[in-house]
Amino acid sequence: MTTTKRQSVRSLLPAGVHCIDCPIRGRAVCSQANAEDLERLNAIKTYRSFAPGQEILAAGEATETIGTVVEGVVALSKTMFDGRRQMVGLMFPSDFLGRPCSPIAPYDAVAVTPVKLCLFVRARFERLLMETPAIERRLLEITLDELDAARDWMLLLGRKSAREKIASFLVILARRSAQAKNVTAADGLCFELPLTREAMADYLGLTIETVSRQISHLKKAGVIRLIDIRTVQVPDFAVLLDVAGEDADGGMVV
Amino acid sequence: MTTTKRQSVRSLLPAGVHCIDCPIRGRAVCSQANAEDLERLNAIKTYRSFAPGQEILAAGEATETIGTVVEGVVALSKTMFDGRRQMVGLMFPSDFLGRPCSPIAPYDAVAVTPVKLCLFVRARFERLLMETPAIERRLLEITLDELDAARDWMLLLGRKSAREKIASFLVILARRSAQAKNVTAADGLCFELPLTREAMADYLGLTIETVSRQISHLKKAGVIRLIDIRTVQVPDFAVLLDVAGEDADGGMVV
DNA sequence: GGGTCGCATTGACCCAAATCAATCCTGATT
DNA sequence: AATCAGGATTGATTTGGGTCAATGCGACCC
Repeated sequence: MTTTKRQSVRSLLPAGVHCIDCPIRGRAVCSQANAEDLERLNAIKTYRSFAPGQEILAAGEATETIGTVVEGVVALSKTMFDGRRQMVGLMFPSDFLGRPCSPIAPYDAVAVTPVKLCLFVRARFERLLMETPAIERRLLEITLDELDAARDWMLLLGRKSAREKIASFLVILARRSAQAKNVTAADGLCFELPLTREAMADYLGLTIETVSRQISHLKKAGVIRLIDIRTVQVPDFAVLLDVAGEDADGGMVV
Repeated sequence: MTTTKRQSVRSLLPAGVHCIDCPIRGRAVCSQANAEDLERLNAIKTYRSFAPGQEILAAGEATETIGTVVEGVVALSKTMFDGRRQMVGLMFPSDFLGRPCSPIAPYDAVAVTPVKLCLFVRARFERLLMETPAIERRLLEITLDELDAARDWMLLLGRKSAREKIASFLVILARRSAQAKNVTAADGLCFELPLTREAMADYLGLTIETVSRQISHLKKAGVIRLIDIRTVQVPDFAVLLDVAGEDADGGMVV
């Protein structure tokens, strides 16, 4: 807790992969950059890896780097003085990590799986932003998408029951997993839970016990099957959507 | 509910006020625009007013205009198929309303007080964005601030008790009111509740009854005084902060 | 003045999820 | 094989806030 230098450079990968070959180009902040811009980005980027549980940034502390999640999952969370914790963001590959336009982020970021980041020195990145409208535009789009996701999440936190929360979370993971595999979310889909029960509780505004009970319930009800404790199979996606309180059939009808 | 043309032009004010004299310049999306940019903005803006309760935009429907709140308060909310509703944004003067980069917003927007908007035709505004980095940059900043606010809100929705939620909401209003009056939030501060009990319940993820009970409790406990049903006075701001579960004294200590 | 409509408050009761408290895995260590 | 540790599950009990229901209080209109 009193490390003088947080974020010790655990594994500073050589810039082995050129941006052009980056697996997450296409969705990341660099997706609209032209060849020339990409070359400049490539020149100033560094990779860094984090082990599960490792702190990536701390609320209220200035950080000199910001960047993109290349591999793994990062949890953003806020903690109250008495220890109550709420996750406020869950970042997957291609998401942008760190607070642009301000050196201090108002949340902690922790690696929940092995994580690889593509980092830029803040000042240098912001200078580049000014000169590269295509990148700034993309960053705006990413931020707007994140805001939309946050608003969906607010509906979940404020108005959904524990069961609906769990089911909604599984829907999100299923969709993301399907997207990653380049298929549409269909029946029989099988995917990993990247979070522990505790992290799921933090995400959903519940306790560990309630998370566990609701998962057990969904299992008994046949909505999901647990291959192992971290792997879920969904026999019928429409049923899961229904339990999640999403309007499975026709939307926005009166 | 089946109006062919939503957003009927109730009162299309002539562009009487030039952008240069706009009361909310300084914080709005146009705050960093230079004289030339401002002239272009001024040429394409229109004002429109909405009565309390009037719908400004509907989830899932394409809208042709986006813009800035000049006067009044706008509530963004999402509704589930069975009527459960959660507010996901509360916009005050200088906030930017509408989903840039996409014609369809995933939430409803309703005027909660008399509202005046400064509107732009979407396509024209986006073209202008491309050509005016200063405005695009400011829009990014505004969006990032909104995202931060949404994350604070998520902590409130997921982890705070009803009493803390009410107190937190009052803190937000008190701060905003103080800011509007150009003073710092101090003891004895008096401000208006812009929302009905029902809207407060939607904001906080509670029921009307709980909102009412908790306000009564805060009143009995002497934390607040009700001048009238819509006007609150805070005798001791530190006490309110404490009840809100905010770390009143020194922050981020171990 | 009396009626009514739309909020707001207050009370009685109930239930979903939190809390408290044992186990139970499963994998790592010796 | 035995021990241990960190999650995960399950059960018993409590409780904060939801639900249902009655009442209050202006503001507005006949």
